[in-house]
Amino acid sequence: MTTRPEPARRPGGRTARTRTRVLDAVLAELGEHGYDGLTMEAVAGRAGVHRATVYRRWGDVGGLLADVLDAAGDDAWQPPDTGSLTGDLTALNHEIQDALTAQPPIVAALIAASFRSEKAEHAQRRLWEDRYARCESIVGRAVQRGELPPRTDARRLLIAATAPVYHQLVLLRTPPDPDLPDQAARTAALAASAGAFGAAEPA
Amino acid sequence: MTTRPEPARRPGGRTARTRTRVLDAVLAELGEHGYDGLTMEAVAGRAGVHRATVYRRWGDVGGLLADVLDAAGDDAWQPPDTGSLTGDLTALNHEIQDALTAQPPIVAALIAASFRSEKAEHAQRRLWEDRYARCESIVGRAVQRGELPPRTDARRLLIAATAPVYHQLVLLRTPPDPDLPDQAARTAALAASAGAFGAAEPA
DNA sequence: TCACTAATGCGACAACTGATGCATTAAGGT
DNA sequence: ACCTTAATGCATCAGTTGTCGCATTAGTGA
Repeated sequence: MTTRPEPARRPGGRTARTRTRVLDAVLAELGEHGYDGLTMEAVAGRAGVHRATVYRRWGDVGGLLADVLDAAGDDAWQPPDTGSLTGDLTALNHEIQDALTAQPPIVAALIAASFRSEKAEHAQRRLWEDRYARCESIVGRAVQRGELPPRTDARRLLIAATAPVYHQLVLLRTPPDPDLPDQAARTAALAASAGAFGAAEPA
Repeated sequence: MTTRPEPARRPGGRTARTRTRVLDAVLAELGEHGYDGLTMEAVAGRAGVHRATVYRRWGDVGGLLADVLDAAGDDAWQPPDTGSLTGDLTALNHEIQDALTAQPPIVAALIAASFRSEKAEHAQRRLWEDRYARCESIVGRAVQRGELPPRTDARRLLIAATAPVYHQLVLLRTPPDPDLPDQAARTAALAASAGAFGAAEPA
């Protein structure tokens, strides 16, 4: 059989331009009106594109958000490398706090919006997984420096260090506490060096 | 002046009955269809009440959720009291994990839905504040038992202990880890007994 | 340069959402 | 028991949302 079941895409030129303009519009709308002000109508209007085009390519608001989130994962971000575990975790927490309190609050709006649709939820989950996987290098370096026991569970340590910052800013929605990033990082590093995140012994 | 600026409410009988039926309908809809299946239409239909009634009394979906959240705060819940700090925190974390993974997932749906409207967000924030305030008794008891230094910052300790559970289940949305509640509780208790949550010294 | 057609623009449509005026019911006081 | 009127039911209407067929534009390979 002649393999041509699909009608041959055209990803270049206008299509790519439309995508860029629409995704930019999504970010702008998110920053201005938040997740609930994000309507297909407004996005299409700001992007200078017809409503039907947005519906056809992205389906619904969740599709737009998923595309934005996937695009956000395609960067070269690397976790901080300060030379010490506490330093790395502290710097990481400050990055998180800065991102969550930035104006306009795009990151916070994206997280909040990821609850609105299945697609956005999956994209957000992929992004979390990617970010935490990259951060595991922080723990690896600390182990090599002898700051941590060799079998430390990297993921749990990272979560213990970062969760309080997310918790306060995203769920509790209390005003940002300038001491919290350092405090949470130090607490986690202290517990980790005491072996609190030791993984199971191998056979 | 004769004090009667407002037209004298009628909170009894039918009004109270309507409220109960509507709020029950909200919970049922949340459990079945989640936050995005929560439409005024469906709630009114399930409650056996006219659409216009729901619109007039609650305004929108956010108003419904806010009322549900406020009603949820009017209970006699008390934090666990097991006789030890680690025991209390562990029990608390298990309660949290159970609530977040219960079927139908009402608590998780409420948290997610609180991102959809200003009113629901404020109600959710009041609920968080109330719950964490009640939990401070855990820390108070631990201090009296001599498990913790007297000037321990109760709120930060509680957040350090509980945040990982919320983070994994609500934000990261990874499957529930049966060890996490214990692990996070032990870690926080360890750091606390080492003085990691010491408040500033008084003058 | 030209033909082919994917991608978009355009307008019209049904379905849904939230608001409003009026009739009806029932709560609360006498 | 009776009156007043708050609360609700009911029907209707404007605005919005998502879909679809057709016309137009422009990417792609020849």
